[in-house]
Amino acid sequence: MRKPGKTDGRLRSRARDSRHPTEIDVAERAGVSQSAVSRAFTAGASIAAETRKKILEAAKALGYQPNLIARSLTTKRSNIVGLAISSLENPFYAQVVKELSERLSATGRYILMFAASPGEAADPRLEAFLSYQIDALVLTATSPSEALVGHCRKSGVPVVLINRESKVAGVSTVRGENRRAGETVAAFLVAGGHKRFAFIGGTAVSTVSREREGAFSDFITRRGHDVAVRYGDYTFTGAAAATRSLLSLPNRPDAIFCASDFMAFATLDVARREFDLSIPRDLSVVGVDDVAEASHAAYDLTTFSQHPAELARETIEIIDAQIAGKRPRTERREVHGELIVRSSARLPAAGLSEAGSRRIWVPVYD
Amino acid sequence: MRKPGKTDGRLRSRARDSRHPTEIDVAERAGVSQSAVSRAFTAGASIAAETRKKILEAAKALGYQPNLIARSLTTKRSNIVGLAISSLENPFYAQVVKELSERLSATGRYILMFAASPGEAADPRLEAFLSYQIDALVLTATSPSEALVGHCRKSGVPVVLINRESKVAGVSTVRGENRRAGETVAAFLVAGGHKRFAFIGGTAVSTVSREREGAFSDFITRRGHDVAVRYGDYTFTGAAAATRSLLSLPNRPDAIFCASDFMAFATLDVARREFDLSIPRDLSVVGVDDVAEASHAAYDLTTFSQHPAELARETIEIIDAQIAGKRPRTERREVHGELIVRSSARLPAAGLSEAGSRRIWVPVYD
DNA sequence: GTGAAAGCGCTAACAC
DNA sequence: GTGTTAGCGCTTTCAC
Repeated sequence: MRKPGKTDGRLRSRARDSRHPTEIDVAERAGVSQSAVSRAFTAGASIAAETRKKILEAAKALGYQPNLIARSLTTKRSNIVGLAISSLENPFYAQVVKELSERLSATGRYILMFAASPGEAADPRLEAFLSYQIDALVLTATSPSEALVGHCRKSGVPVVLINRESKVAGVSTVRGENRRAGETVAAFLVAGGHKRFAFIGGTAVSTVSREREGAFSDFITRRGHDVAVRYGDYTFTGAAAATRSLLSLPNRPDAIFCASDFMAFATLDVARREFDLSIPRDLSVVGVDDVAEASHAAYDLTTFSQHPAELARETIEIIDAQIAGKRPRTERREVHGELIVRSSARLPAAGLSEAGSRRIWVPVYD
Repeated sequence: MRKPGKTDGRLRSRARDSRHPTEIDVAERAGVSQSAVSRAFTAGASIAAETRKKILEAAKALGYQPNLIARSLTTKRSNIVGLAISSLENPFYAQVVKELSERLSATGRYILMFAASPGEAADPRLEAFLSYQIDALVLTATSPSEALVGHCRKSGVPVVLINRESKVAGVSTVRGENRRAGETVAAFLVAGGHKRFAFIGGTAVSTVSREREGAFSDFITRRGHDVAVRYGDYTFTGAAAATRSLLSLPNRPDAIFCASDFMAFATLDVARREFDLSIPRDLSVVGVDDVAEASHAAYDLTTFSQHPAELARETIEIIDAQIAGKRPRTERREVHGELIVRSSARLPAAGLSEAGSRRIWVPVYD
């Protein structure tokens, strides 16, 4: 009863012309069993080189490609990483997405993308999004709800936040050196002889922004100055409005630290166009990120760098380690940055150094 | 033999604590069959309101979410749209992705993203990418190989190219008004009294770029002028190099038309920083796209607009119509644009009009 | 309106 | 090393 004839149970000949061929079609053509075909496409499966060759030939002739949906159903791994992102219009995050995507596709994985609304509340649609058996969830410039995280924990899906903080347990975070950024910029501006400081943050609730603000303000106030604070909501128009507000103050700031380059561009724009200020003579502006645009002549922004490639690398490392089961669910990583000195802020007398083609500044504490 | 006891065939009680609950768990808890649960989650299925309610309650209590991978396997529709994109660092394309994502998620669909390499050849990894049963494939700023398209045709997956052309049959395209853009900009610059024209295209093989160039050159040469042509590869550094080359010519151009805003920014940067030119006195620069940055004070670029929201809308419309089977596989659409006048190019004497807060220019042919 | 049963295309024991 | 078998979680006839 194991004779070759009795194969029509599963190996029925199907309308070959339509749709994608399946393992069964390949098996038929190669004269092997369906599971042999499966093995031929599984790295490290035990199969004779001969058989494998025969199968691959048949597969090629038929134009067979494994159906990854079906594979995911059984393996419970989709090779898909979910990504929720809120500010793709910010070139920094566009870059992060690009880096993530390129690194993931190097290991045969893809990004399932969700453009989250800018608000803090995680979109309920994200829940449905999880139903795709994603191997991990990365949130960039958005925060997850507790329910969402609970969901992920329960099903063992690692969650990584890029540039966000969350009080919810069970999520990992990858961020720039926020406190060091705030402190370094503060020291830089103080050393540059500024007197009236301002900070434009993302939102009042964003931890990343608060950290930068906290370190910045601490340093400044410890030296006897005040810091005027506004929020730009991480958007261009928001930052423009914040800048207008600051530059209309009776005691106009002579230095503004923006929580992102994207917002700093708005500040430069408004300062020049609407207030006719000369940069950096009348006003110094410093950002965070060092996006490509920051080095363009039009802005030439002094900024504390944060490398998207590093953020992406660390993120994927965390994910992979967690999938392999060798890491706790809650990791916090910081990627290194430095103050890139350009022409949007007055220079201090000391502390400048050349690093390759770039000038960086490190605090000289005395 | 249809009595309630005999349910352990499929309705075995499983380790509830782990993993995601399935329809079977819900069915057990609600005291119905597994298929009833399926119906409860299928819009328009025949099920009693009472039963449905009971099931939804049980589902909620268990935290059940339908497994979309399993659903895709049977329905052969994944609600996933594949997107291959090559230049995410260009804010125009970042915007396109954002628009696509938002519009798709409004109908419960998501984007599976592939960051293609900038080269013309479609990445072989894209083939594997297709195995996710995607409902449609959108290519932005990349071209597909014939094999890829063949694959898609065969399995009935609609293919839409945004801002690319392809000689391969079976793909649809959505683009801006390339010829009108070239012609309008040419007319604008001629009317502005320029004498020495240049064009910076994407690549020599990009049809979109060629169309813009063709229309631009035709108009200019018909008026007895020459057009110096360079290619910037759609990148910032490429365009910067092209600009350097042009501005070093013995007979330096007084007007440069760039095939994208992104490249025009590079041109402005190089002209100002490296050649110390005053814009638009010494040089007029015009782009295409009208990205957000074009309106920033730092650039204030005159440009022919191309609306990402429209491109996304048309793309999805084509996809949906093709999935519904009411459209041919090859459609070509153009989305309307206009010349947005700002300060990066000298103004002609006539033809300007105010449209809301923006100034646009339309050719006055005499 | 509801349940039973078959099957989507694949992987993973399990025999041989 | 290879084939057989039993699912993965869902949709979809088909009876009743």
